Amino acid sequence: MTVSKALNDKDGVSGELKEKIKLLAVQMGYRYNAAARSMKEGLTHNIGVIIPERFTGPTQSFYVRVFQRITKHLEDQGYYGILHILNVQDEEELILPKLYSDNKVDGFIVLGQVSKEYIELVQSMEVPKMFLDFYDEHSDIDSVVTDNFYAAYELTNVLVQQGHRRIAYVGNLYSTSSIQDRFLGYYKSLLEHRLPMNPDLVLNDRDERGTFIEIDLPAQLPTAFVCNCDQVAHLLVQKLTSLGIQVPAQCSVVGFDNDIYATLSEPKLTTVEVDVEQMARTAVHSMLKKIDNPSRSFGRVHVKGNIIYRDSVSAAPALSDDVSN
Amino acid sequence: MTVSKALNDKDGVSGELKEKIKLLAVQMGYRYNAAARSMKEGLTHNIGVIIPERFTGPTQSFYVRVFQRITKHLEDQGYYGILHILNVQDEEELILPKLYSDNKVDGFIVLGQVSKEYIELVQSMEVPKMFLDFYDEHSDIDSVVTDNFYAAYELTNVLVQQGHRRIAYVGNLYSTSSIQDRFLGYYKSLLEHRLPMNPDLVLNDRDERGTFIEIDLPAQLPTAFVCNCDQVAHLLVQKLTSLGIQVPAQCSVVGFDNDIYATLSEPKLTTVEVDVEQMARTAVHSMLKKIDNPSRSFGRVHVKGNIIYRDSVSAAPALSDDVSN
DNA sequence: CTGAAAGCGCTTACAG
DNA sequence: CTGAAAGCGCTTACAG
Repeated sequence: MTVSKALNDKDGVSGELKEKIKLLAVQMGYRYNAAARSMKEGLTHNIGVIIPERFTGPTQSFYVRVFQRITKHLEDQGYYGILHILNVQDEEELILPKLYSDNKVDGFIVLGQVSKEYIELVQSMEVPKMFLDFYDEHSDIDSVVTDNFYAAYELTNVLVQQGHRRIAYVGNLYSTSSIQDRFLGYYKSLLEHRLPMNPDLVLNDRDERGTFIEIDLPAQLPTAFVCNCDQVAHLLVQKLTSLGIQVPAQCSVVGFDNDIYATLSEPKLTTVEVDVEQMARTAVHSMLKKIDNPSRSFGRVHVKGNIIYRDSVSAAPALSDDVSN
Repeated sequence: MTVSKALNDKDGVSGELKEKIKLLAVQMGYRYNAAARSMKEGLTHNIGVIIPERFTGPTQSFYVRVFQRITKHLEDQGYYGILHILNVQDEEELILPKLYSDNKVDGFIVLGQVSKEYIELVQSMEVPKMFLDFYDEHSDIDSVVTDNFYAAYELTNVLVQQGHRRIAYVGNLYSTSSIQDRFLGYYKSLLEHRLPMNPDLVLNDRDERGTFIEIDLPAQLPTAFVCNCDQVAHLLVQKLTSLGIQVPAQCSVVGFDNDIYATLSEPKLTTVEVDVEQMARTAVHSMLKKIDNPSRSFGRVHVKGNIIYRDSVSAAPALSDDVSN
């Protein structure tokens, strides 16, 4: 009783005792049980927000699509997903979602790469957690990722088979694990075809904070570009077009993600579609198994992507290639 | 005890009794109390899904942005938002979110226009509800909407002041209340400036299901277009450009929403920015007041928009205008 | 097959 | 200022 009053800052407890109780609560790692209050009050302190699918639908962001699939699988299992959009400030200041301290959830799925420090913070929470669409050196985290490495490898192979020899990669290698792995897949394809790896053909596309920067084209233009995502591919195509370079006649471009930019681009982009359904299902089922048995671990699970063939790739311009080398 | 077993389809109750109990439960409008089970089990049956802001960030859909503001205000009040993306099928078959029957929420905010039938279904739920960004003839619903009418009126005034006389409106008037009201604002501006309202200049942009269709340009081109949203304005600009018509030199175009398409378009669009922050705050505070006192009602609350001036408007081409009429 | 009772972790009216 | 007790609506082990 006194403890309850103290923690809720209500009257009837001396300030001194209050402080003592609060301090001890923190020391003991006490977390409020929202369910008990809910039952007592008859209030859940949740509000449902209904958005019709067509308004988030085809043009929506990749992660919102993944979220939608996640909630579908959760619901099938009698669970609900509570979306928490982590803002930049909370990530930097290492602030955990209130969802956790209020004991509103049984676990967390982190969708999209966060800083190493934030990963560690997430790991410190005493609930199961899954990381989706990225991983990092923390070997003990459970993650579900697209097989970026192989997909990029296969995509680059397509370009090589079309006769391309001077192939650039566009992406900041130090930004996310996805960008890095896609680069390595690209590199594997070069190695396998005995093509030289030219550092001048690895082009940066964003600064450390993830903001896109102007892409510096090399003096001697490649005949093909492997871009780390569709959005950057789209920007690149715009840039090439504005310079009077025809895509794909003079230059082939491939993207990654098969998001809105893939079809918005002119020409439409050949790209890799991530298997959202499979990723969501795997993440949810692993999560529920961990709730049943917290000691279970899954490590890094890879989900295959599919190449989507569209109009941004053609055979390498034979002459220019021979001449330019 | 027996009731509990019956409802959960567990052994130890005769099939006959089970049916009797289940039937009665439905008749009495029984809804499961998830909080009580949560307390007993020590499980909330919620999973937190964390998405870093930068991945849904600047390019994200309008409604996701609104959702983010809503959750922010909810959290400030000790509440949480649970996002339910209503799929087309559930909307047609009039299926309510499981969130409701499972008693997981204290109220609903419906964000984006749903069918009349679905509105009535939502109204039948015995919890407070708020409608956001749309309304309809149901006079008893509480809604928060942008002042579409005045914003479109002001935007059209801008075009008239730039000398435009032949101004088209692009949008399906029967699709949403927003599109309809924006049209009426456009019409008011015409009336006020004694400009004729030409039905040939009201162009359809989507079918009844909201899918965009090819826009039929009138034989004699207007000098300006008021589009019901940025996405359609973007499509229109692309179409005009592909026809060799320069925007804004030969044709001015304005949009609505100030979403990703407004800046993606070339030239960037003059448009109306909706006051997301104000809409979210109003919706949340009204909702919480209704939870305290279910008989409270707010009716239709309007939130002002702001015109954003960019590069898609210029003075009407003086000669062509005179000549063409 | 059916039911009485305890307990989950809070809050709140009440007594000391 | 402090604390014993009841009750919110379930589930589950136990008894009949």
